[in-house]
Amino acid sequence: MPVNSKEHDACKKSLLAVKDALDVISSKWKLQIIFAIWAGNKRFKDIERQIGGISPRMLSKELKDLEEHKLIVRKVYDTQPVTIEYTATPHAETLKELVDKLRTWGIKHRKAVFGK
Amino acid sequence: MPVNSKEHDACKKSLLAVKDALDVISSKWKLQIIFAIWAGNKRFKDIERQIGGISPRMLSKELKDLEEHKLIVRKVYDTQPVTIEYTATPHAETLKELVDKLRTWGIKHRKAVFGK
DNA sequence: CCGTATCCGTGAGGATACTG
DNA sequence: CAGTATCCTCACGGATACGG
Repeated sequence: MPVNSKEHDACKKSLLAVKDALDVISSKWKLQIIFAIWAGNKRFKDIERQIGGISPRMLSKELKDLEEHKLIVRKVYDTQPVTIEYTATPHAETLKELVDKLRTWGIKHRKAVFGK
Repeated sequence: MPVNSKEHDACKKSLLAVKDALDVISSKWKLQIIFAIWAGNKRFKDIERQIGGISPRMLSKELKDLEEHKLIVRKVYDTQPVTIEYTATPHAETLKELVDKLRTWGIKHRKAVFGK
């Protein structure tokens, strides 16, 4: 395939989709939060405790972000006092395979860089 | 599966490998540099021109980093003046599949967030 | 051509205190 | 419990000038 501007454009576009994926995956906390929820933690405090080291400010911010990206759902229960539960969406499930690919490559890469 | 500390540890380890992969993939320029080299650009100036917008400082830094990570090789030719060529390693090839997965997920994700 | 040296701005994330 | 509100730090990367 020739190295023309058409290919160059396609490459730029392709990187844009990659960037979309990375926006979710490459932040410090997002994956950890989703993992914590997958592990059965639904409440704010539970997630905070499970992860350990995250500040409420960050947790709050990232939860909002994940909800906007349709990866989790925030449900408010009208108890006394009010109860809030976060759950992962089906769409978040699709992350599992992707993360697994990243993990596998990460291991392979480490072997390639340092001897096996 | 129970939410015990063993599972928690495994999760942390798994995220470490993911982080290794992200170190390569999620920087602003690394992928673009590798793509530029794959496209046939071997010289510093060629890569710089191909990408457009990268400063020599950044290009230099990232090239060193990529070499340390065994993704590219720097060859010095004893011409007058000296010529330098960067080439991608076979190990870098393994990135192609991974990047493709990221791209595919990115597209799917965008459809999930905004309507299809 | 192939970089290095300096200086600088920004934004992600941390620390801590506080509210309904 | 479920967050907000402030203030702060620091690394990432940008801009520009220079050197072999």
